[in-house]
Amino acid sequence: MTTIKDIASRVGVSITAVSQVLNNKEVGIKKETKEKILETARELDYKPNYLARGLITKRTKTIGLIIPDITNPFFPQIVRAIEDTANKMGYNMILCNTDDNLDKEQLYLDILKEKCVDGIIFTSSTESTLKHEDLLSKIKSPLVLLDRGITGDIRIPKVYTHGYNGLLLGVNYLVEKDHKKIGFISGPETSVTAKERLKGYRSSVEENGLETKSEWIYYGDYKVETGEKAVKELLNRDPEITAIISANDLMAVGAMREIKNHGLRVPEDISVIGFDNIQISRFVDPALTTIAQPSYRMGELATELLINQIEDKEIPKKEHELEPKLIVRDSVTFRR
Amino acid sequence: MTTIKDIASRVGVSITAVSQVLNNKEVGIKKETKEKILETARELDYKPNYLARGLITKRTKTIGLIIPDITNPFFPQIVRAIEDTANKMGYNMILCNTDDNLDKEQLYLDILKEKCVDGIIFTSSTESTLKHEDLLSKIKSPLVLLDRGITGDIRIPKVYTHGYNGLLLGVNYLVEKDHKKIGFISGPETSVTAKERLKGYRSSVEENGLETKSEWIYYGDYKVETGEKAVKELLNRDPEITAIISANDLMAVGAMREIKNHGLRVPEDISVIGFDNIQISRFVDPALTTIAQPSYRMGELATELLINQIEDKEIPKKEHELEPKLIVRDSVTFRR
DNA sequence: TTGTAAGCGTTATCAA
DNA sequence: TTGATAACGCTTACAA
Repeated sequence: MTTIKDIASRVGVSITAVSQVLNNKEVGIKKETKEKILETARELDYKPNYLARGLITKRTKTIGLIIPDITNPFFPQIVRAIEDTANKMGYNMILCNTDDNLDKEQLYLDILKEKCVDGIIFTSSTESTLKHEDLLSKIKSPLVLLDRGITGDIRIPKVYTHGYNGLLLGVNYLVEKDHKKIGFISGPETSVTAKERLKGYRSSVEENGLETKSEWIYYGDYKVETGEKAVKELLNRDPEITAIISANDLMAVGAMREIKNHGLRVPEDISVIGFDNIQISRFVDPALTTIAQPSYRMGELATELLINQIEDKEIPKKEHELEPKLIVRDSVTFRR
Repeated sequence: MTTIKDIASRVGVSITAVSQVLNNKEVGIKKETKEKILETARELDYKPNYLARGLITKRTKTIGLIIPDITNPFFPQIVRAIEDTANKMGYNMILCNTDDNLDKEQLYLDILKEKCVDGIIFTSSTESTLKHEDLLSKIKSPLVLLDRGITGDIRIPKVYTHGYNGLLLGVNYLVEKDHKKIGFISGPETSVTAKERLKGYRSSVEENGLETKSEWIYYGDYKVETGEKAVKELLNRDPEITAIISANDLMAVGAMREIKNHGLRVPEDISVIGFDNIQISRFVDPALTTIAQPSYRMGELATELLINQIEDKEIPKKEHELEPKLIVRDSVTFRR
């Protein structure tokens, strides 16, 4: 590796001159020397050493991203958006998977600090909001919370999709199609986002003047298999349900499978709506009607907020609630 | 941030002593002082600064991962495996998406070097093997090539799935089911892996004493839409085809859709086999029979090879060709 | 217009 | 047993 020292001695100037020129910060350097420096740098294929630079500037141009699991099809879009945006703004991204495990979150938070990342985008585990506040309050570096809302501390910028409105969209659409008994496969009772969606479901059902029985609600964990279990259970509790909304697509996919297993058809016998609009939802049969989160935009926005924060630019507001959108495909039809 | 200096002055020893103790390299330090140092470090919540450490040790405990696109469902599994394994071995991972764009590959290679990563796992673009050799020969840091084979330079360790054998598995299975006219949706003609799979298709069809017409082969680009186009084209060229193998699952999914659009049934009219075993393949209808790549193992192995290389451990061999496996689901049946 | 020197937080060498 | 001190590659205040 060539260093500025090499260039300096080669050109016959001080390292200061070289440093200044290479950073476009020359106060007064002759054009001639400047060009000689630039040329020699190219010749020697000079690459600045970010470690050395970071040690003094306190900037590494690297951000950390903590998510539960890149294997969860909800995340690739977001991660891609974050990496794209970071790259565009001159940053790189260290990826960390926590499996929603608090210890791993703690571990990564520590490591990222040791590695001197300039900021962190954090998608917290679904549980124990309280412990998180504790955990995050210790972080000094810029931070943006993504997707999984953490209630409480308003000082940290947050980006998420308006789950309440999302369910409104879904329920209203089903009501238009004359459905009256609508089941709901919820996320975990402990999750903030899940609660939000559940609230949206309940309110919009009631606003439409329909019944809302607690036996129509099943608490799941966002996994495909759980969607299957949910349908078994819901249909057992009340065989007259004609539509089911799921708090995420994965469970909706499971639900559709189980409905078919029951010898029923989607959507003719039971209509299904998902949430997220992951890639898979386009390819199941029938294609899944779903409430889309603007994933790419979420990642992009989170990154912009983080980097603006890092670079001391103003942040207009802390809470960024993006609007979901209903994607109509083929898994919903009029009540039989 | 507390530094070893802080600890040293607090305890009343030299920074040397602190550094040694914290790194478990004490040659001769009294147990007493050692414990005092450790305790103070904990008290002050000391975290080592990797920039400073790296500057002198030439190690950052960070690796780079360059892939085309995390949004391609083939990659999340691999990326997860790499991150898991790296983390287990004390490393973190910087993720880079290149979109198979040579300029971006070059850019990231440079950046990763500047950031002083200890090594790089690289999944190259499908094209221009030649330019790559040029590109990679300049890299001095440890390197492992993943998935997309780069022919030529044998000095760089490679990890990939035996595509030839994969197609053998698929074709033989179709032959067992009495299929005689088997279409093939290939990857791009320029891609090394695609060529390998195509060769496997051709050889095994011939070995089974069947015909292999070039009109049964369609060259695609691994995308869903291309699978649709491929079926249109193939069925147009020869309506008697009773089975189709696709060089990846995404195109197989597209193929299945288009077959249905044609008013034909999968598998009763046309059987379909994919390649990769991405998550989606389980959820399409019928569930896709496919040739699985051991994705997790590939990521794990690549990471082990890289880190062993970094840490100067012996690498037994350079080429690591993993065996594919046929996953039988519901998209293949006996010829009608 | 240019150079000297201090300092960032570590590790490593050698002397005490 | 322990501690000065140099060094890593860079930026930056200040001096010339």
